[in-house]
Amino acid sequence: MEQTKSLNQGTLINELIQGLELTKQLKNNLDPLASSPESCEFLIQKILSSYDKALSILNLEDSVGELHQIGGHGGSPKSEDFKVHCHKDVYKKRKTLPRWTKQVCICSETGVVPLEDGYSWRKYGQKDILGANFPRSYYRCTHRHAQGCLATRLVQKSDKDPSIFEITYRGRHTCIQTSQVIPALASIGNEGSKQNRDENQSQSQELLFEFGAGHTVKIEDLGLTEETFTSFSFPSTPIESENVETNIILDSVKENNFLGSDSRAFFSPETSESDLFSVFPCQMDDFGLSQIQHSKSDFSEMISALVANSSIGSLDFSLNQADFEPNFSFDTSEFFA
DNA sequence: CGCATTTGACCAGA
DNA sequence: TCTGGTCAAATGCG
Repeated sequence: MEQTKSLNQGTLINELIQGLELTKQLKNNLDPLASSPESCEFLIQKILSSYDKALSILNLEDSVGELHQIGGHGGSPKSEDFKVHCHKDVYKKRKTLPRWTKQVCICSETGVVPLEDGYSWRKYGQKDILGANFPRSYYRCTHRHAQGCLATRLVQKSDKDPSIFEITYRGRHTCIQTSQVIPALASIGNEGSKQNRDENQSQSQELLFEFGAGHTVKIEDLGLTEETFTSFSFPSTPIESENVETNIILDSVKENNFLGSDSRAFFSPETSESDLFSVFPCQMDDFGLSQIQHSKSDFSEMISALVANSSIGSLDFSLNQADFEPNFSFDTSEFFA
C-alpha cells in the first residue's frame, strides 16, 4: 500500500511538473506570430491531461485512505457496519468532490435528439423535479467502476419546448473512451455513431455533439454561476467547488441546410452574454500570474478565429477557471475540441 | 448471461 | 420537512 502511494506521489509530481512546463511553453506560444492555434491547442490538451491525471491520483489516494480507515478497525468488509460506512462516505464525498458543470440545451427538429457527446453514459436514476413537467434523468460514465471516472450528466426535457433537452455535465472524464473511432467531423450527419477521440481528448472533458442534419449551434448564456472559486492549487487548498454552467443550444435549421463535410458548427457569441463574460476578470492565482481580462469584442474575435481555424465540425465551449492555464480566461481546449 | 434501464428507497443539504 | 441526487434490487433486452 505504501509502495503504491509513493508511486502515485511520484506520478503526481511528474504530472504537475509536466503541467507547469507545458504551461510555460503555452505562455511562450501566446504570441500569435510565433505559434499556430494548433500548437496551442496541443499544449492545452497536454496541460489538461496532466492536471486531470494529477487530480485523479489525488482522488484515488483519498479513496484508498478512507477505505483503509474503514477496514482497519477489525470489521469484515462485508459486514453491515462496513456497508453503512461506505454508503455514508459516498454522500459525504458528494460535496467535497470537485465539480465542473456544464448545462447544454439541445434542440432537434428531427426528433432524434443528438445526445451523443462522444462518451458512453449509463443511466442510474430518474427523478421528478418540482416545477418541471418532465422528469430529470441522471447518467454517469459507463467507465465509472472500471476506470473510476466520476463524470455525470443530467438530462431534462425543457418545459417550454419538449424538443429541447437541457443537459448538465458534472465532473471531468478521467476515463479513456476506447470505443470511439470516428472523428467528430465525420460523425456529422451520421447520427448514432461514436466519435473518435484520442487519449488526450478523452481526458479533457470535451463535449462533442453529433449534429444531425440541419443543426446549427448557438451559444447563449443562461446564467453562469460560480461558487467560491479557490485558485487552481494542490493539494493543500483543494477545490471545494467548481460550478460553471454554460448553456449551448443546438438549434435546428429549418431549411435543413445541413453542415456538410466542410461545414462547421456555427458558433455565435450571442447577445445577452452578460454573465458569460463578466466572469473573466479573474483573481490572481497560485501561480502568481495575473490574468488577462478580455473584452467581449476580444472574445468575439477570438471565437471567430477559433472557429475559422478549427478543422473539426463540432463545438465545445466552457468556462472554468480551474481548467486552464492562468493567463487564459477561456477554456480553449474545450472549444478546440 | 451480461449489461442497461427502471424505480423505490435512502441520504444530505437547504 | 422538502427536494435533488444517488444507490441498488428488480426487470428488461439482445
